[in-house]
Amino acid sequence: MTKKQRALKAIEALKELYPVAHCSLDTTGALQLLIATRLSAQCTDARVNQVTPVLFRKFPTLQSFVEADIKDIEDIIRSCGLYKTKAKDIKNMCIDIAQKYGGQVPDTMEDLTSLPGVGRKTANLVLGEVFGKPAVVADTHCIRLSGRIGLTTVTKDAYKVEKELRAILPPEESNDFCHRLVYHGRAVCTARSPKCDQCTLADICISCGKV
DNA sequence: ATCCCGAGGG
DNA sequence: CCCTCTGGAT
Repeated sequence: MTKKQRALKAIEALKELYPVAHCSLDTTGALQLLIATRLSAQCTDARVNQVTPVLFRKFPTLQSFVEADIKDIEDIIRSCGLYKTKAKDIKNMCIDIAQKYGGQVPDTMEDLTSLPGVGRKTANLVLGEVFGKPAVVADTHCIRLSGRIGLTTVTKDAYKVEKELRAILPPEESNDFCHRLVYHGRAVCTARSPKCDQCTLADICISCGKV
């Protein structure tokens, strides 16, 4: 079975298992998703969803973030971890959005990744979720599961995984598929001891029972 | 101990 | 490639 064939089978199987595919960060609009995604690094979505309502109540507009005291942002987001860099990134990305992009979150990979604290993972998520563009979100789950299932050969470099996946995934499927990999990575194909005995991908996965 | 939907710098 | 930033969950 080729990687592309394996991918198509995985797409269909996960579609059946997880009919609804969407980002579990609780946000409204591009700016909130951008900020919530930056907060989600090394942190659970549940924790981010606990923090963002407080954050967005205190800073309801782009301009309020531009004028924010970093310390106030830090105090609110501390429990998400990596709070110093995240707070600085949030303020600085808002400054750039205000000054370079007329107050609108940009809608291209190049412009998004030019923002402080916005890497390819965050940019892809926003491009897919907010702007409806084909995106491959190569996060920790996507990288781990793609490698295990046998869709990719590289395992460490996120950008290489993204490119390998883009080569075999139908563009119109990639966005939802990546979300479903996250669901599956949390529920079944966990980092430490994957539940291969109850995995819907058992018949196509090259690592079934071997991890 | 090891991992969580990362990004930037060396 | 590697490391660091960091709190919380398991």
